[in-house]
Amino acid sequence: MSNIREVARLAGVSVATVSRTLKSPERVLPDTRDRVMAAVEQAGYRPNLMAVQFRSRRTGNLVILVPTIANTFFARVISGAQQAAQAAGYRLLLCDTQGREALERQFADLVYAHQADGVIQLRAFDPFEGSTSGQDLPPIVNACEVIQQGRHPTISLDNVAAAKAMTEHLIALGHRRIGLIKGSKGSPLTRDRLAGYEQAIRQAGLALDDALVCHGDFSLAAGYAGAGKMLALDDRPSALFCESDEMAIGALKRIKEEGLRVPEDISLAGFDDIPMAAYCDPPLTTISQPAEMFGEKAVEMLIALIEKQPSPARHVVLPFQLTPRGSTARIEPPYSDSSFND
Amino acid sequence: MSNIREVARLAGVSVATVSRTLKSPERVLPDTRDRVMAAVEQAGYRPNLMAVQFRSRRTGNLVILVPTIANTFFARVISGAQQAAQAAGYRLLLCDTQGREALERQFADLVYAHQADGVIQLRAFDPFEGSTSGQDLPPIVNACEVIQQGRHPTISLDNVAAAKAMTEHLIALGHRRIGLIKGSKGSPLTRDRLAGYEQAIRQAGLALDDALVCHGDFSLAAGYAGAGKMLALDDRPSALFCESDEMAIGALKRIKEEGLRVPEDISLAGFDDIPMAAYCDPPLTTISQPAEMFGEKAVEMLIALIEKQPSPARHVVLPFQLTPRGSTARIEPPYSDSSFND
DNA sequence: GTGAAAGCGCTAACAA
DNA sequence: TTGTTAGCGCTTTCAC
Repeated sequence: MSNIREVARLAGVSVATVSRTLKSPERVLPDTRDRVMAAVEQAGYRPNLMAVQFRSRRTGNLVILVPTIANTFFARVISGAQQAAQAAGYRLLLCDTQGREALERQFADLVYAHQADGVIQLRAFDPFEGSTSGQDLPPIVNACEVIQQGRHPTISLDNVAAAKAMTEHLIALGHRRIGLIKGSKGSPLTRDRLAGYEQAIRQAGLALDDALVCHGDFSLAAGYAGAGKMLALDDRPSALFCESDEMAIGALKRIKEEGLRVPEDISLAGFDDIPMAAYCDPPLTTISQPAEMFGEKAVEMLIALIEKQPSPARHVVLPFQLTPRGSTARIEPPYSDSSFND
Repeated sequence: MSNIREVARLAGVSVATVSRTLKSPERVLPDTRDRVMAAVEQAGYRPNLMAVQFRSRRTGNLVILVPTIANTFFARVISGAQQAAQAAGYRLLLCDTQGREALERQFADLVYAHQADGVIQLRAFDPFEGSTSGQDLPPIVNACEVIQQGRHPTISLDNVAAAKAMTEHLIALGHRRIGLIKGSKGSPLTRDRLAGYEQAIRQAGLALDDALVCHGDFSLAAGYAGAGKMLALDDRPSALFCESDEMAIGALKRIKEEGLRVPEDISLAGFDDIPMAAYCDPPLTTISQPAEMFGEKAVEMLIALIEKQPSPARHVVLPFQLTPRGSTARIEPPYSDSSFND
């Protein structure tokens, strides 16, 4: 592997001139430039990035912490992030953390080790918690599942509003008993979506019923299990809202196994709009999120932080969209209820 | 940010002693060691990995090139790779290439730029093609979709055997006209699975029919479109084998839309066994692949290459498994055929 | 416009 | 066992 000295020798110039030719060609005579470029070619020279980065104290690496990559939603986020990083000349250091804080801390620490310039965290956990005083916080942005009142810039969705919109959609279809399968315990996503659900129920003058809310963890299996519980109720819900599409698809399986039809016997709604949602039978009514944009925005904001550009906004909220498909339908109210009109 | 010199000063030793204490503590007096560790603590010292790597000419980074991360199968592969890399003290530099060769080359070149120690390529394309003489080939392994007669170590599946097994399964159920929706054009996966399909058909004494084979690209949409073509045939197949689960799920949607039932009217089979496959209606008969193991093995082999360990094998073939579920069923042969016996 | 030289933070001979 | 010293390959003043 040839180095800059070798090139300088071949071109009959100093190493400084080679460096300049490569970085700011306009500061070098065309004649010299040509000689240097020829020497670069001849030597098959590739700058040693290790040395460049070491010297210039900038790595071009961004750490991205993802709870699990084996989830279509996060995969799309990462895809968007990769795209944006690529375009801006940065690289992505991926860590599938499985939500393990030790791992998240370890990878985030790569910034301290000068191995990365910044961190994107897709989970509501601050990997720098306690490890530093507020002053010299490394560049980090928190996207998707964001820390409430955290100290980092965030990119999020208005999960309360989205869950409320979906619940209102179900209410507008005549549903009065609406079940909710929640996401992972402790997740702000779970809490916000529950809040939106409750707001809609209350504002419609309906009663909240604890039996209609059960825990999950966003997975297929959790949806399957949760639906099982719901259907076993004496007074089972006529609609089921799952806090993720994966859970909705799991629930769909269970509902069918119990011999019920969607949406005739029970309406079903998800959250995320993963590609598979449109291919279910029936297609899933859901909340569409701009997954790729989470990644893009996160990278943009992080780079702005790193390069100390004037950041446009510390907290970005991306838009969602209610996407009605075949899994939700109007029902005849089982009893007359004058408080309801649509 | 404090450096090694600062620590040395605090501990009243030389920088060499600090370095030794951190790297091989046994070569330092316990007394000195304690003083150094105290100084490290006091200074909040973190070794500058940039400098360490620069000096020791080893980055600890592995580039992983994935065609698309938004595919459950690859997501699982990456998850396994990450796990293994993590355990071995390496980091993963992720590149979602979308199959763009320029990008693949660019990222693979990070090895030349001393930014990564090796490359994992999950597609049948040699990013170092033409860029180097066979002698000083950088460490690289090729997994999942492997280059035929390539010069790199590989981890693959016997796709011919797997597709053959699935086709034989369908034949054993009494199917004589079996459609095939192929994967991406030009992919060895596509070619091998086609070969396995053809072998099974021929060995069963059935006729190959071009009309029963159509192109796809592993995506949901391609399965949907492909099934449309198959069902439009005058003499439509009684079974449909898709070269990926995603295509099978797309096909399933189309089949239902055409008013047909799976498996009563048409049997359907996929390939990969993505989590969703078990949650379809009906659950999908498919070929299970040890996705995570592809990633693990690839990392293991790559590290062996990098560290010049005696590599156990250059070409590893991982096992597949035929996983019958509800989407395939026996049919009564539409006509008597003495050549068939099961 | 170009070159000489210092030095980024660390490791690894070699000396003591 | 510990310290001294010479770089790793590059960028960047500062002279010329």
